[in-house]
Amino acid sequence: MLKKRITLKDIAKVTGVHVSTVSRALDPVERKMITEEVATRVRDAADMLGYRPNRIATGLRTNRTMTVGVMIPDITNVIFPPILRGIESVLEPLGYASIIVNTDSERERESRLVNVLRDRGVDGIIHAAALRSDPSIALAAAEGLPVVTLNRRVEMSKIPYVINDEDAGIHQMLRHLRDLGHRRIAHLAGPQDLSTGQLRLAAFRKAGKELGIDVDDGLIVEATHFDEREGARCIKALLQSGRKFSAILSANDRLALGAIDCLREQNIDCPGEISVTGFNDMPFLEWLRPRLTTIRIQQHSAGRTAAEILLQVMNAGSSQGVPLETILPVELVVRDSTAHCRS
Amino acid sequence: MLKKRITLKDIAKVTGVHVSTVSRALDPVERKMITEEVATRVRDAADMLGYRPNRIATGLRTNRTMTVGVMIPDITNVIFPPILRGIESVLEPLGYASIIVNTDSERERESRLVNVLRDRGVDGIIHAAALRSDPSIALAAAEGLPVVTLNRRVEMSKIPYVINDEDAGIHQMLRHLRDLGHRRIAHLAGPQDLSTGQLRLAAFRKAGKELGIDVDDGLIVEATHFDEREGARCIKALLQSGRKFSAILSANDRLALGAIDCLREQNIDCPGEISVTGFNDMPFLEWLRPRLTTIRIQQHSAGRTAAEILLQVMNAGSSQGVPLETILPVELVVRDSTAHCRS
DNA sequence: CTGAAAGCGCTAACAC
DNA sequence: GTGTTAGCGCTTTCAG
Repeated sequence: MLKKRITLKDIAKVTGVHVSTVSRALDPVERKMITEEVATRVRDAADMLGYRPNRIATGLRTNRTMTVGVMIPDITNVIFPPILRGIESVLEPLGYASIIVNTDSERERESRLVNVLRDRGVDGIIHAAALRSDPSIALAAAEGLPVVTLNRRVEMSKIPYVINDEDAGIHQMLRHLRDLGHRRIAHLAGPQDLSTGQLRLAAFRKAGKELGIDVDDGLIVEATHFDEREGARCIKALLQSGRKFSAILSANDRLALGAIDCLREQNIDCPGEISVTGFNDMPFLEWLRPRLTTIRIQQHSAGRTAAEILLQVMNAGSSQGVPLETILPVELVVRDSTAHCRS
Repeated sequence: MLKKRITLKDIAKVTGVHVSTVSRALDPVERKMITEEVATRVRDAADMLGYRPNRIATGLRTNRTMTVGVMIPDITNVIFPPILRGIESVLEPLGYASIIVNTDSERERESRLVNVLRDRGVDGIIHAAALRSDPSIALAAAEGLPVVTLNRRVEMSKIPYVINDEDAGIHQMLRHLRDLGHRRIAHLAGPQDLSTGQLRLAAFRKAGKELGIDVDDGLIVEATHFDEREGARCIKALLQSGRKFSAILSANDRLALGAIDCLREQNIDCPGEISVTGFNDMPFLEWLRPRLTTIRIQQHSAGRTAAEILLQVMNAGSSQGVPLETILPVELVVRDSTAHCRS
């Protein structure tokens, strides 16, 4: 049997004042409007009875649930937990709870989950699994629901977004490879329906021009997912094409790991024969062999920033006056998967 | 500006029937009590207007929020995401959402979070971060809140729990080491205030007796946390003690990784000079060098099972008639961190 | 079978 | 300053 909870009414009965007075006495803001004596009497009674406010009732009345929705592709992808902790670190102290949902990068699932979150009356959504063209979240945002996207960016919308400096990351990495003497450099690109994949490919072409590296379209392979299997599949195909290259610049770490797996299978030494680079610097990279050279993005801080921006939007009531774009700095991390070009 | 949501009242107005009739027409159970014609008319109007039920209001009225709380130590620990997906896989299709909170294994934080979840009116809690003695969750359970613990077990309580077969796991691992010729085997034990740490240490002693391995108390070191740093610290201390041993059976993978790190630092070869084993089989072990021999626990399935049991408790209204103990099978995974004893 | 009415626990005008 | 009143959107008696 569930023990019945203490309500304002119970406290009112005990203290002999009206419920609304109790409500005021317990509200740090309204409290000033009340006699100090009554206020303390009420508060004493409250925590003597073990009163705990019913947030459901408050939510119904105020239309604010103090809950935010967080959408990610998949929590088992190690890149996301630190982001979630970053979000939590700013939202939780303020009394917000978050409902985390996994979209599995499926369009149908994603749009259904947007509705699930709305039904639950979330005050806002941090969307780290948005698609470049994403009607469901765009609609929600257009209808006034505070939304921020993270890592991704929804085109043709006014949704604020927090991303990494993809341009700088790719540029630094390409320069690193060039400085090691590499000239024929393949790009293991990500899915082009995700802004990350698209931006990094564009950055690769741009950096190529800037650094005087000849970008051969035949050395660009597009993965359909950001995972190891796709990384391996793409590189296998590239090797079979017979094209020559001495380095692989991958659009993310998981693709890079897949690539290394594939090379190992073909008895091609990394970094001896082919250098491989990643992007993201996910946890555990330090433990792997060879340790992957990559671009470090600020995972925890990205979560924090997105949460802070969401707060701004929620407080302002709209994304007016909130920075549309936030670009976080990245950093080159050189490890053992890159070496001087020997060919 | 937030577009106002369609409510039952709106549908009532359009269809010309009373709100309560609308409510019934939309409820799959109550629907039978209503003329087919009216029912379909209402439903048509509902999805034409784009009606979405307000779960907050429903929650207030029915005292069921269709939300469960999930407590874990830390989402960045890779062992937990698969568990969460397991939980989600049974709860989400049924319309439940989960609020995930990280306790960071801090007692104060943990008990505060229990209250946070209760304030939000969760229908139940899956607790994967419980302490052996845990008054806050025990109290909540005693007051009638459905609770299940996962991986951990709260002593002196009737809270149903799902754990792994620690006994079998440790036994298999010790036998594996014995079969490789090891006799002086250290145990890198986990924190003894967590049931996992305590059960695995007890299992180690028991298995030692059963297998005729002499358990030397001097070769048992207790970590204060289940992390790499503690693993390294403990093994460093053990090495400095001058005691001889040829294998380390660790209470979990992270401790084992720390141990390997420490050995590497001291230029002791693993598995050449000392074999090291883990427990849990967390993701990524395949990629590490040396690949860790460990005990595989059923992470996803543990989450699923806990969720199923929680459902039983929630539906039954109490843990009466629900299995108190569920033990999931484990499996020995032999990789490269163990080898024949050479000393 | 459907309408009327009450109320979940709380907040926010509006009175006094 | 504090009590009164009126709902937030929904379910669920109770009538009819």
